[in-house]
Amino acid sequence: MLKLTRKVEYALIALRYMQGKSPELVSSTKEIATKYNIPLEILAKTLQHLAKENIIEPINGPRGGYRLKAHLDDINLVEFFERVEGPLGLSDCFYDLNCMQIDHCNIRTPIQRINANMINMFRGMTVQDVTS
Amino acid sequence: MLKLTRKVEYALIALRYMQGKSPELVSSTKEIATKYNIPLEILAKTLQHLAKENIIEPINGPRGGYRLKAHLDDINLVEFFERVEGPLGLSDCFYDLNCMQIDHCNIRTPIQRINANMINMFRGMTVQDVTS
DNA sequence: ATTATATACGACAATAGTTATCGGATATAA
DNA sequence: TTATATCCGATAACTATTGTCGTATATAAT
Repeated sequence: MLKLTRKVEYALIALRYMQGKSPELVSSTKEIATKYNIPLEILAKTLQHLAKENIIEPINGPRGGYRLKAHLDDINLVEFFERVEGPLGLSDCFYDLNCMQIDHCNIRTPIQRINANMINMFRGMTVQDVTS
Repeated sequence: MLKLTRKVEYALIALRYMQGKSPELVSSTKEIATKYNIPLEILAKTLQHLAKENIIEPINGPRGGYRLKAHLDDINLVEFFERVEGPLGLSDCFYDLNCMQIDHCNIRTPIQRINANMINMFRGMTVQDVTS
């Protein structure tokens, strides 16, 4: 409960790694996967996803890899989590209205309050805060 | 990612329901399960768990059920989540030291900071805040 | 005492979400 | 032309969550 996914963790690890290099240098999937013991294919997909989100820039071919593209201090953690994993919420009932309980549920509003607190907290931190 | 479990939701629903009654009245599992469309057996286990945690008091036999036992405003949400679901943390690496990355991980400390923020936020709310 | 109704609880099954693997395609530097 | 990299869909394995079943125990009411 209340865990981050590996995908998010891998993404943060990779971004932090890239952040530690000169901005023009590229980092390949293999390089990062080896260094951090991450399954290559999984990391590959994660980085492809980050590339599609314009957070990193892909460079094809031999000696290729990725470079940072976005400014990590412009991306707050809510935005980041949602760009990597989709909608964020303590419960699905905020965006999926098919819940069996929806008509009788007595905790929807209070959970929404907690949820708002959590979202606010994550919105107050940027990816940069994690990668530096 | 970052979801509450049904067990926690069911527990909160049940506690809120009991809170809405006079303290001496009992609420049976069936009564709550029916009212909120919760699978009977699951709710039963959840309530047994809450009883073991001394949060509610069981009353056996016909016309039995449960009554509130603890003061819900004495239980903050971190404590509650941990009593219902076990240790809380954005990542397992804080209490499970078997992580493959542990020696090289470059985001352990930053994640721990975020984690601390989250814990603090939940510690600032009580079960009562959800059930009233 | 017997019966009906409630909690107690271990073992197990089903489901869903996460994590990982496989196969083959495209791009490009050397 | 070759080697090395990204790209990407399909699918398999794993894990945690969610739900079911069977049986035991407690007790109020008859």
